[in-house]
Amino acid sequence: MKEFLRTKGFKMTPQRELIFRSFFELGRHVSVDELYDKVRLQDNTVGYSTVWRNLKLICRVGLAEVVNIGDGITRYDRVTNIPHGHLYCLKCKELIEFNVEQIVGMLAHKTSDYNFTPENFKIEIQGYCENCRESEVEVVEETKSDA
Amino acid sequence: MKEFLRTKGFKMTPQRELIFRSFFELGRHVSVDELYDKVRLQDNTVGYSTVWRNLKLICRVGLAEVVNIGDGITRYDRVTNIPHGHLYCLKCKELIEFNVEQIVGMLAHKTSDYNFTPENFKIEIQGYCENCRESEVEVVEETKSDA
DNA sequence: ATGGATGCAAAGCCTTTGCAAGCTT
DNA sequence: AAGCTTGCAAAGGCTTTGCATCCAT
Repeated sequence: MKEFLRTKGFKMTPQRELIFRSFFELGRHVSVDELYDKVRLQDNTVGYSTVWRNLKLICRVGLAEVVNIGDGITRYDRVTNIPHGHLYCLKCKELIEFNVEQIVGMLAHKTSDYNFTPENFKIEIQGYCENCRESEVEVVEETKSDA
Repeated sequence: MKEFLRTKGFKMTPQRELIFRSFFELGRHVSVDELYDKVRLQDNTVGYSTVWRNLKLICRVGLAEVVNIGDGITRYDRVTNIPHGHLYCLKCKELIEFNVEQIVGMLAHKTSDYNFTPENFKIEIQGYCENCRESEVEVVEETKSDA
């Protein structure tokens, strides 16, 4: 990893190593705060912006990418060989991954109709997971307080 | 429209009418600022938060939905019968729509494997449009200033 | 008259940045 | 030594909210 970073012009530091390691240990859909908390457990001197900057670095070198489901929290997802989309439960806010290998293939083909060169695909389906399905009706009638 | 809103418990006001009309005139991928600017051209007394709140209302009653491409600008897209995805050019930031009717059908089918009940689909492909394709190489080597 | 709607200003929140000091190479 | 990194604090930028007032029903 150190070597990998150096070839890209970045240095390795103890903080960076801790942050990188923590990120990959956490796995998927990691938010800055989650990562920050985990990192601080092992070294409570690490600054928030350091975590934040390294998260961006991880993206920059292609090891993660942003997942933005629009709930105000930016998550970072490890890049894998198998493309996956996200099923986002509107009730319990759970994020489930699902394979989109075939779909991506078709999408890639489809973009050629538009003379578009795809770099990456983001597929997100909002709905209700198995457990929340029955109660989905309740959600429709939310508070009407502020428009 | 006035009737439609009333059935949902909302009132119609001059500002609201102007905002709604402006939104639908603007068409697709409208940001709060864009809408605000357009509205102010016709009535420079309308407040920013009024525009903002009404944009949320338009979403709430199901006439629009959020498009979040992660560039920090929340856009609102009119809901149509034909599902569409977005091709986002990483260079010129252009947002191109494309039909995803078939894709959505397949995705809907696929979610059943996960016992997931889909409500809406968001498909976004980042890449380079026809015009920016040649120069995409330049983009890779950005400034290395801050991680 | 009642309760939603509006405007303004002020908070909130998460994301970025400026800078001086510290480390890695 | 040179330049990337770090921490802290402060600034940004967009989103929300409090509140008194106004208006639609």
